[in-house]
Parts: sequence; C-alpha cells; structure tokens
Amino acid sequence: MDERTAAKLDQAAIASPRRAPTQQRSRERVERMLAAASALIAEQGSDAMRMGEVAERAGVSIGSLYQFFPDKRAIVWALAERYTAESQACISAALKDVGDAEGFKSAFSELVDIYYQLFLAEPVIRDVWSGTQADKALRDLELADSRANAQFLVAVLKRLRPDADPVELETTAFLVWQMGEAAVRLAISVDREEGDRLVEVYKRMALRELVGG
Amino acid sequence: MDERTAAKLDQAAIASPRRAPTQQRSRERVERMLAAASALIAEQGSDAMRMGEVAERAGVSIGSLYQFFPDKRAIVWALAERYTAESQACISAALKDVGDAEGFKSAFSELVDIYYQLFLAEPVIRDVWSGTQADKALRDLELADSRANAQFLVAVLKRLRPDADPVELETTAFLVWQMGEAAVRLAISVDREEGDRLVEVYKRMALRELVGG
DNA sequence: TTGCAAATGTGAGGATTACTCATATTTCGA
DNA sequence: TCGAAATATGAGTAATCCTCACATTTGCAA
Repeated sequence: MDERTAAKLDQAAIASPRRAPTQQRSRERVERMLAAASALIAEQGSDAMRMGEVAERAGVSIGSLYQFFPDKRAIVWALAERYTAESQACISAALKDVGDAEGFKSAFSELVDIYYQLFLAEPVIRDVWSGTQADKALRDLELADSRANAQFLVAVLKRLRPDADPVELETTAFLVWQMGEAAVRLAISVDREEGDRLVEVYKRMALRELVGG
Repeated sequence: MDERTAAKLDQAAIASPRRAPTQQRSRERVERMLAAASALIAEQGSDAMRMGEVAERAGVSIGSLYQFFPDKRAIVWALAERYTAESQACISAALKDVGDAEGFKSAFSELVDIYYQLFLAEPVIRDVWSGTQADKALRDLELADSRANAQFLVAVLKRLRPDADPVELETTAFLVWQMGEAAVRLAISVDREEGDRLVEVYKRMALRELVGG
C-alpha cells in the first residue's frame, strides 16, 4: 500500500491544483469545471476535449480553469481519482468479510460484475483507463490483430480438443491471448524480477485453461 | 481473419501514404524517415516525437515527410505494422506443427517468452501498444492502484490459503487483478454478447487460479 | 463599518506544433 | 530531347495549450 501512497504524493506534486479552492464560490466553480470536462470526455474522449470548451461549458474563463488545474492532464486525473476512490471502497466492501472459498467465489464473481457494469456505464472511466482509446482506429487495429493471433491458438486447440465447443474455444483463446499481451505489458512495467514471475504465473494460468493441468 | 483484413483496409483508407514511393530514391528516404521516427520514439515516446525533428533527423524537409505520411499517426502505424507482421509470422511458426498437449505446452511457453523478450527489447513496440504510456505518470498511478486493489485479494487469500507462499500469492493476485481489468476493457470493446462471455471465462480462470476449481 | 490582503476572475496574447501549398527540382519513358 | 509525373522544399496557416498583467470579490481585523 506504500506504493499507492507514494504515487498519490507524486501525483500531488505534479498535478495538484495550482491553488486549492477555499471559498464556497470557487469550490462550486471547480465542480462545474469537472462536470463540464466529464461531459466532454463522455462525448468525444479526453483527447478531443478542448480547454476552451471546458471553460465555456462551465461558464468560467479559461484563466479560471488554469487557476485550479495546472494543465489538461490534471483535469482528467482529478476525474480518475474519484472513480479510483469509489472502486477502492467497493472492492474493500465486497471482500471484507469473506469466510470460506465458496464465499470468496461469489464475492469475487460479484465484484467482477460490478466492475464490468461500471466500465460499461461510465464513459469517463472508459476514456481514462482505456489505453489506446485516444486513437480509436489504432485500438481497433490492435483488437483485430489480437483476434487474428488468437486464431492460431484456436487452430491448435481444435486439433487437441476436437470435442470442445468452438465458440467457447474462440472466446477462451481470444481472452487468453489478450491477457498474455496484458501480462507482458505489465511485466515490462515492473522490475525485471517481478516481471519474470508474472510471466511465469501467466503461462501456468493460460496453459491450465487451454489444455488443463 | 476477416476482421483483420477489414481493419487493414480501414487503416489503408485512413492512413495510407498520401503517395507511395515508387522511385528508389524516395523509398530510401521513407526508410530514413521511419528510422528517425523509431529512434525518436525509443528516446522520448511517440507523444513527444516532433514532426520537425523526424524530418531533420532523416535529413529531409518537413514537406517530404508529409508527402508520404498523411499525419503523425501514420508514421507510428507504419512502424507498428512491421512488428505486427513479424510477430504474426513468429506465432504461426511456433504453433504450426504442434501435435499433442505436451508439444503445445512447450510451444506456448516459448511463444510467451519470445513476446516478452520482444517487448522488453523494442521501445517502439512498448510505446505503440502500451496504453497509457503516453502519460507515464498516469500509467504509474494506474499500476499503483492495481497493486493496492490486488492487496485486498491478497488479504483474503492469506486467510483462505494460509500455507501458500506469500510472494507467490502477491504475484498471482496482482496478475489476476490486472488481467481482470484487461478482461473488462476487452469486454466493453466488443459487442455485449461476446463481452459477457469473456467476463465469464475470466471469472472461471481467475477463480481456478486463486482457490482452485 | 471600513480598509486591506488574500483569493479569485478575466481574456487577449505568447508559444508551440501539426500540417498545407505554391513553387522548384529531379526522374524517366517516349 | 522533351515533357509529364514524381519528388523536394520550407515559409506560412491554423489550432490549441497555457501565461500573465490586471480587475474584481471575499473575508476579516481594526
């Protein structure tokens, strides 16, 4: 949990409001700015969001915007922070009083569903945490590639498990592949030792799912 | 595989060279442009890459750059395309003549390692496919959050499996959590029906890994 | 109440940068 | 050899993030 705190401090250092709103009036205005930004991100994505448009929609001047947010990123971060806090509470609550494996299973399952619904429903989260979303076409290309690669897996699996449901097989292969990419991206983002461990665990998980044991 | 073809066509439609280099001279210059872009991305990331800098480093004018690439994205895409093609060949080769489950296991394992090494070694890939890499600080925040969330899982798992190795437990929880996020992101990127299936498969995989069966 | 310092508000303008286009030069086939 | 197509150029345009000098409002101590 230390690392999270460190990151928060880091964030504060880089993107803290240039000036914290202390008066009621300014606090309300900051809220309006965030609401405007949120709406614009939902409509067009954070990349297309224009600072001038945020200011106009919030009914403030561009100068006021920069009075409380040092730069464009800071606005997106501020929004992300809120959802992060929300989801933290949600996770904590869901897992708090789990007693046995069965309880864990249902709690975990529910948790995943909540996350899924949250992502489905909240465009800002989708934008902020969505990787290459900024470039929709690139994201599509990436997905298509991933699907194509998964097909190589499917071909092999159909030979190894001819009795398996093809749809299930495709879904599994696609997911496993995509997770492999996620695992590798994660692995290169942490130190080498942990990265190696992560890749090993991924391999074990994937193989167990694909060919059992 | 249809979708991949479609995406390629799409890409061609959006980002095809404004003019294909037909003469030897221009082909060499385009190579120099791509090499310059690749170097710059490796140094600072594609976001910080400046078109003027690419041109200068390639020893061409800014106009020449735009003669062959309609916009900045197109350069990044062109580079991504190369690695995509490379890795496709690699995957196909690795999985081509797998006969039984054991053969599959070793082939898959090797494939993952190759991917891992490729990502580790090639900065351009890291940049192009790395999601929020553009904003390094945001990526760090995301990682820290993911780690913090994984800690909730660790806490529960330590209760359920008190005899398990703590390091292994943390690694697994971190990976499973990160994969959950990846799964949800994937799920919201495809149609609802497939998304639902993907989430279900993820749950099954995760639970099997975390508490077995 | 009054005065003043701190907080807040403003928007024209500076600075950066992706991208265009009119024009010049080179290539190459007829 | 000639002309059309391909290629090369870089000053200029447009868009956009962000600054800053100055105006206004708020809160509070005298």
